[in-house]
Amino acid sequence: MSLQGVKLHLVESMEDVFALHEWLGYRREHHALAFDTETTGLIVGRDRVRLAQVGDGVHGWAIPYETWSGLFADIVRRWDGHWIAHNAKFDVGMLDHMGIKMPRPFVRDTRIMTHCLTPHYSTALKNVAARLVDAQAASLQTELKNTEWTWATVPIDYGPYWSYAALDTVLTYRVYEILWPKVQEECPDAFEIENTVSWIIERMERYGAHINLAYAQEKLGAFARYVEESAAWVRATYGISAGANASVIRVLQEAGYEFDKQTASGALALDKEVLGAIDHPLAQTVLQRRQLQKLASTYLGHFTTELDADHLIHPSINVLGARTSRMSMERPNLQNLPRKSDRQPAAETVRNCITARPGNVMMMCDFDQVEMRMLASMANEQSMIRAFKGDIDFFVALARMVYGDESIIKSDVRRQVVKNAGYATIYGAGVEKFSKTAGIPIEQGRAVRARWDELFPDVLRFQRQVQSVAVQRRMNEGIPYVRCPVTQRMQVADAGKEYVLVNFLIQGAAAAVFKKKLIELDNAGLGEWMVVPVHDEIILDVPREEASYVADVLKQTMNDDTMFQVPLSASVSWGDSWGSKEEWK
DNA sequence: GTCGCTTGCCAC
DNA sequence: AAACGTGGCAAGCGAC
Repeated sequence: MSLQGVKLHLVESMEDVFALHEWLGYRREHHALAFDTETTGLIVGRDRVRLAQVGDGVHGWAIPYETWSGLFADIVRRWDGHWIAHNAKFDVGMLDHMGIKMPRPFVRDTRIMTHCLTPHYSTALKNVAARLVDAQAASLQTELKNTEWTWATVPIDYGPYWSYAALDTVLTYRVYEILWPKVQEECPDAFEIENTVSWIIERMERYGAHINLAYAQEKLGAFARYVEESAAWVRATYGISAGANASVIRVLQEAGYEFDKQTASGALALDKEVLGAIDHPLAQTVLQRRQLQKLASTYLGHFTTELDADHLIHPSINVLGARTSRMSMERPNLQNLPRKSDRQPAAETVRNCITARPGNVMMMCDFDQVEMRMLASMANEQSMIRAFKGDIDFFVALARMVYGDESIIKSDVRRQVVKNAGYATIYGAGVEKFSKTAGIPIEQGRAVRARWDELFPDVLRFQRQVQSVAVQRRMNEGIPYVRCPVTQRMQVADAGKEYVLVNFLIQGAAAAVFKKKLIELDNAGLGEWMVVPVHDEIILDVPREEASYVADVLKQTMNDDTMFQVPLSASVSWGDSWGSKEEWK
């Protein structure tokens, strides 16, 4: 298939409008129409639509939005088939902001299709089209190179601009024709989940997270002051910059400290582990300064500068951010806000900044050990499944088995060791890494691991099975992959690293379960109050009078003993801010 | 000035 | 035989 014969149009006159309508009339007997937008930038809610395009496998039409917005709205109103777009959430969000409601249940995303079918390939439209439609697609312009123009200023009638924009709908449509049958055959559930979740996520992005601005500003000021003053002190005292690791190391070496830990590229490392072990005012100041700088720059800075008139921030969420099908988030990433810890008490201020809107309460619901449950279920490991069904804490139960000591309780250090062993299994860590994480001598680590394998033989069998299936497929089909038991979606490893597939399967299954639950929660009416998804946790900002209904739905939905051989369990907490820890009973 | 690399660090 | 996974983001620094 090539791109010869493609016809691209820019709507400039009434004749063009008639021609477009004529084409649409002919299209009506088909079931789908591709669409796309060109915008002034990439931020939904800030940037605006400049061009709206529609097309099929042959024709692509670019409609200047300002001049002909009524035309595009009219097409949307009258088209009763499906809509196809690549990364549809972006265009639907942009159009929503311009006052055009795309019929979301009828919108299908080709980017989701490629991610479901071939998660190991680039999902960028140009690359997908080059692979599936025409190799030349890859070399088509994607940037405004060698011009003074930006996406906001390039003239609408500049040929390369509008024609490539129109072409994108042609490419999208052809990709759709190729991928849709494959999706139906291979992994219809995976597509349905991702596509449905994309609209739930779009709504979260629009709803936004509410910031206590005064509090955030006050804390940011205090942290920034410390960062500044400590840097001044370091410069005055040692004549170096507090942020320049090489200089800090040099001063500490002159003071008699020795360094041996190395970075990936072989330089001397100066990370928090190294600094924490050095009892010297410079080391302690650099460490403290780094921590507060992190809080100020990475978190509080965004909170105080990127909020709208209602004190809301609107992060961008990528529904298929990770190769495992986990979501990711940016501007800012609210999935990695620091948790309160003994080591860093100041960290709790960050979650305290995310507060309920006036009259609302924050509600947080997270799965308990969902990845361990996926492991137990996929491996069909009865000892673990029994432990999950029992009344005592899962890791206490395991620790009692591993150490053969029924007196072990939750605070016993051996529980943490066994917990580390569990996550080492999930991540594919070796004995060395596991021992280091658990903080035990390597011989002890080896013994725990051996005992673990003895107690949970089906886990070991599962690990070996996954790996050998993937290696087999690499030899036979060229791709080392296994399929998610929940969605049938592929998980693909880099060749020679097939062991990671155990992790991908577990992480991917947990992500799929979480997404299915998001759909259930949305169906129960909670979608309008969801703020942030955090892998196995959902954060909501709920009107006070709805709180008890929401808590009921959360508990009903997230506690589930029908999906797997192990029950899924979840707990609900609530309060004024995300940092609140009070359990909802 | 911008860009890309390195280093470090936050979460699940 | 052995192999800790997935992300986003900021600061420093050299290269252009």
